[in-house]
Amino acid sequence: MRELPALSEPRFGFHNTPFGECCIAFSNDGICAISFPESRESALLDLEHRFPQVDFKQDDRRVAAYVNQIFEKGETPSLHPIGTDFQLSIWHALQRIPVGKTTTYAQIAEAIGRPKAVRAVGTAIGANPIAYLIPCHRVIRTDGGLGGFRWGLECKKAMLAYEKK
DNA sequence: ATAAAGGCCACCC
DNA sequence: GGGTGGCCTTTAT
Repeated sequence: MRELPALSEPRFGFHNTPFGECCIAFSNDGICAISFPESRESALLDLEHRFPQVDFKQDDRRVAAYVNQIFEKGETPSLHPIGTDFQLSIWHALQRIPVGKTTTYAQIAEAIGRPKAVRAVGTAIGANPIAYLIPCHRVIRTDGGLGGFRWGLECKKAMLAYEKK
């Protein structure tokens, strides 16, 4: 991946959401990861893999506060995604997709000025560390197919249905 | 340094 | 519907 920036006071925790239990990891710089894992175990493995050497302390209470802020108030807390320049540019583009709308992998490739890099765009979207707030679920295939989703297609469908209307 | 693996797409059958 | 080849980045040899 690359050298990780130091995370000051790294924390993580679990809390229920409209899409099942989520795991949120954050530091003083903001949220660095949100996942909707099948199990807490797999969530932790994912964290270890993404942030080797980082010693996250558990704080479910603050995660509950985040979930309330995100799903009850509809606010977006400050985010701190970590990735390559290519990935960051794509994750940034995702945040410009309006709620309730969808776009395609090809359109994202177009939007960042790399129309040929569609395949790589798919891979980078799959690597999105902050599910839901970086709305990778709003990206579908040009042929109308749903495409993939790291945390399960059912979850992707649920998010789209939740935002629709 | 090189290979292999992807949340894709266009084009063929 | 299915299979193939090309495309580009990232990660694992």
